[in-house]
Amino acid sequence: MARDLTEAFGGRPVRVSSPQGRFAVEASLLDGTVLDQAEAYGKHLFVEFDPSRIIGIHLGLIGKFRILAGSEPTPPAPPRLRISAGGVAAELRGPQVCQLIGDAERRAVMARLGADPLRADADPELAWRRIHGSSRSVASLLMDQGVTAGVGNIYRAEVLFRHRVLPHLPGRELSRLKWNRIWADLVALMELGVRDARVDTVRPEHTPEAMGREPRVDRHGGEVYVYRRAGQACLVCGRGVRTEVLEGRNLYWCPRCQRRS
DNA sequence: AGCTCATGGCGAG
DNA sequence: TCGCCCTGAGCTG
Repeated sequence: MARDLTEAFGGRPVRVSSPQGRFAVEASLLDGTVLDQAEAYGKHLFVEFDPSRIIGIHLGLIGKFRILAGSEPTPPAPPRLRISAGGVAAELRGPQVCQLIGDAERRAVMARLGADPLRADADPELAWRRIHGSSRSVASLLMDQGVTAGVGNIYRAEVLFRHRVLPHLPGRELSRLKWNRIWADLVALMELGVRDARVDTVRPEHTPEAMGREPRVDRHGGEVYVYRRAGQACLVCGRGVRTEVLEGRNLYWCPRCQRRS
């Protein structure tokens, strides 16, 4: 989204408004000014205006930020934030956070975030130290934005499946080798996700074409091994995919493919 | 039409 | 741990 916003509006004066109303005062302050660029860190989005005024955005669970070209139909609900220029409009609905901040506040947010697999400046060593010294489960640690920033419920379940790691394994029992492989995989998977704008985690040898099965595209639009497949047969071994609520979020894993290792 | 749940995270208790 | 924020999609009826 940051890349798309920068491409659509970067370096240009933009119209900024809040049809829904809750960002109206801030929007009027930015209206007509130049949008420099947008940047993402973990799940946070920073839309930067000249001079150093920033819209800090977090979509949360239900927020959506869409870029509509020309006369594409717009959803019925009025957007919290609307940015437009030259016939292109970006509309934000249902965000957990949308606020006008300065550079100091942005730095404070970034300072408490862990390693973001999508960023060149990511520090996987920092994440390793947190994981290696923790009795918490790797499933919990991967969802902790202070450990790995940007990893969410789908990538958590899928990367643990791909590396045959039981989600309940304490962080301190994860080997360095496993972590190195998991981190490299997160980088590859999430870059693929950005490229295709969907979450796909199934290896070539397990794709529907290779296995002679029907595609099982999840509602989020991608092909996955275990996420939201509770009770269905594991794509690799056929056992029923298990699920449980962990810290308020649904966790999925295969009890045969994933072991304490 | 109404209900439930969801790629998340905060504050209260 | 729970309730809540807030929108939309998928279900039921």
